Parts: sequence; structure tokens; C-alpha cells
Amino acid sequence: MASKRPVSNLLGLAVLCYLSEQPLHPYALGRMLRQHGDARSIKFNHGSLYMVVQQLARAGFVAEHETGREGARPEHTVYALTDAGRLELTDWLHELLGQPRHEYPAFVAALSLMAALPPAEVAGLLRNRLTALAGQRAEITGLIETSAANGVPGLFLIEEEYRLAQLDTEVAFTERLIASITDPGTDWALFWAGQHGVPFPAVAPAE
Amino acid sequence: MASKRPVSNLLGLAVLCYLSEQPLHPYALGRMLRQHGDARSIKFNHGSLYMVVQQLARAGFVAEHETGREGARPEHTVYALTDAGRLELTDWLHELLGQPRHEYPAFVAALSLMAALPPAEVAGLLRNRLTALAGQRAEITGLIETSAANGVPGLFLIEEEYRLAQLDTEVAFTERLIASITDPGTDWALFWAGQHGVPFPAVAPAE
DNA sequence: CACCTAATAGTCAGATCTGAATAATCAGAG
DNA sequence: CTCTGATTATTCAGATCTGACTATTAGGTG
Repeated sequence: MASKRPVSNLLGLAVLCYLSEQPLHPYALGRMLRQHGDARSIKFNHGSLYMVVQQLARAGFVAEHETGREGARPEHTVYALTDAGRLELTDWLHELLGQPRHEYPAFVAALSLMAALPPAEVAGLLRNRLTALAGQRAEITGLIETSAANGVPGLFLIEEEYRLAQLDTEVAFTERLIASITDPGTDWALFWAGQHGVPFPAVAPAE
Repeated sequence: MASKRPVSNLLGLAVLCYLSEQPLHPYALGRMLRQHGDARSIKFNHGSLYMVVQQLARAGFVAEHETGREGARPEHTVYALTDAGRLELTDWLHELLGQPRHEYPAFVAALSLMAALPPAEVAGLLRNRLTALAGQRAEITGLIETSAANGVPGLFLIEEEYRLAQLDTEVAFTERLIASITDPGTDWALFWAGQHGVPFPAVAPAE
């Protein structure tokens, strides 16, 4: 389903969204993304933007609106949303909001392979992680507070609230994990210690 | 930092990890990944595997060990970890465990753009999401239980525990969000309703 | 024993992404 | 008034990824 979309890059969704307001040229789209803070939620890359707009145009979701220049600035091409584009926008949002998709965060990968390091080392690294997470947390709460103070409605900060919630969960999980590793009472701490040097035992998998 | 690595694909990390045990050929690596359940944590693609092994070889992290055949099966090339590869493995794991990196989950993107849909629609979609999340939750708990019953040590299931924690947080967040949307008492519900038709107001950003 | 399905092993064209480069203009320092 | 650095606007080569394709063999079924 997800891969059946002619444009899969989420940057494309943002483009459709902004163009649903008014026609714009790629560079202006990039500016909006940065100003609105949506670049924090959607991976933004100057090059990719032009790429994605091109893809959207090929798929018929956007069309060249006019090509001109403003003042003495370089020439630019303004794109506008098509009807197909408007449909794609709502359909895409429906999919993303309605059905969770399996994802692959880097930390999950690291957790699944961490047995390759000795336990004490992992515990130390996780402690470093905790301080870095505290920094991230401060950044987000700061952003939320200053935004609220500037009168930005809460509606435009939900993604940060979500991130904050996930962050707190990660902190709690990491603390528990460190405790499990350092506490010699748990069963797998000794298993791990015994195992080391042979990181992956031939354990029969579930199925 | 992260982008300075000659091989950035996390599949490469898994390859280094498995090869730290014993030399293997790409197809066998893929089998391990699936059997160990690590394919749930690391995006796995048949084609990418050969790609990544090639990249690792070019970077000097793995080297051709021998090339032969087993039984009447097609010929295959076995790769082994080099010293540089072993260093890269530990360094990479250190980075991933020690420092969180900013990521871009699809749901975050959707949240930041959901204002483009009318609030009632979003609430309905989020309710769908909740049932799907319950399904995912059941899948994970099932996997953890059967694995534990089969004697797989907890150490090899932490990534699922992490996912579970994040999932629960997402459920709680989604429930709260639905409540905020449907409750007419919140400030931004009416803001949203009033705003619709003009999805993105010209709100002055924080900085 | 003929047939079908699944597993084994790998290749490759085409799509996509990234980061760097280009080039012009504006705003402010000195 | 000229130099510097930031902003505007876009392009593109090279790296990377994906999904589909080839080809062989093992194992089971009727």
C-alpha cells in the first residue's frame, strides 16, 4: 500500500499540504518548512525538495503554474496543486494517521545487537545516552514553551508533544535497562557475561 | 558524524555483527537475520544485502574469505570480518547506544500536517489507529511470550520490550489526542474548526 | 515419476537521494 | 563604495536502494 504511492518521500506530503494553500516555487516551500518548524518532523534537504516536486509533477499531483521572477532574483517556477494532488493529500494523510506502519529506529537496531559488546560497556554508553536525552528533552520543552508564549496554538505543537512522550518513555526504559544490566540478580546478566566472546549463541528461535 | 561512516545502512551493522562470529556468505547472513528475528529491527531486503556487503568490502571492513560451493548448490562467496571491521562494529554500536539521533517517524510527519484535515475526520482516523495499535501490541506480547517459553533469554528480546513501551506511549498519546479533539472545551479545537478552509494561518514562528 | 512449491544464491536496471556546486543579489561593516 | 557573508534559487554527478528477474535444487504429493 505505502509503496504503491507514486511519491513515497514524506517531503512530498508537506509539499502537497503547503500547495493546498497557495501556489509556490520550490525554494519558497523550503522556507515555509523551516519557518513552520516542520523540518523537525520531516527530513528536509534542499536537493530532495526539487527532486520531490519533480516527482509530484510527473505523477500529476502538481502542475507548473507560472514561471517568472520577483524583483531581480533568479527565475523560478511556481507550482500549483491539481485535483489529483488534493485527493492524494487527503488519502495519504488518511493512511498515515489511520494505520501505524512498522518502522526501524536506529536505537532498536542497536538494542538487538548490543550483546556484541560486554555488558559493563553497554551500561556506560546508556548512561551517556541518558544525559543526551535530557538535553533533547530540554530542547523540546523549551521550544514548546517559547512557542506557546508567542501565541502559537497548541494544534501546531502536537508533534512535539508526541516526541516528548516517546522521549520520556525512552528515558524510563533506558534507566530500567541499565538497572537490569548492573544488577547481578537478573538471570540474563550472568547469561550475557558467560556468553561473551561468543556473542551469538545457537539458541533455537521461536519458530 | 553519522554520515561520515563509509557504510551508513544499519544492515551493514548486522552483517559486521554476524561476521564477528564466523565467516558467512550473503545469503546465509540473510537467513540468520530472519531466524534471529533481527529483520524486525533492521530493514531487510534481499537486494540491499549484497549491496551492503559489497560496500563493506570496498570500505575494507570485510574481505573475501573463500569462494566455493556446498553440495550441488550455486557457487557463493564467503566473507570474513577484518580488523578494521571489528573496530567499526564496536565504534558504530558505541555511537548508536551512546547518542540518540534525531529521527523522522511517519506518524510525526502526519501529526504536524493533520491540520489539513477537518478535526472530526482526524478523530475517526485516530480511532482506527488505536485498534491497529492493539493488534500490533498483541503481536509483540505474543512473540515475547512464545520466545520466553522456548527458552530464548530475555537479553535477545529487549528490542521488543522497547517497542512495546513506545507502543503503549503511543496508545496513551493517541487517546489523549482524540479526547482533546472531541472535547469542545479545549482552546484549539475551536481554533481548528474556525481555521478550516485555510489550513495554515500566517502565525509568526517562534524565532 | 511427473509435478509443484519453497528454498538457495545472486544479478541488475531503473528509481531515488544526498551533498556539493553554481550563480546572482542583498545587507551591513569598514 | 567595496568587501564579506548570508540569502535566493536551482542543478547535477555520484552513491544508494528497491524490486523484479534468473536459475538451480530440495522436498513433498498424488
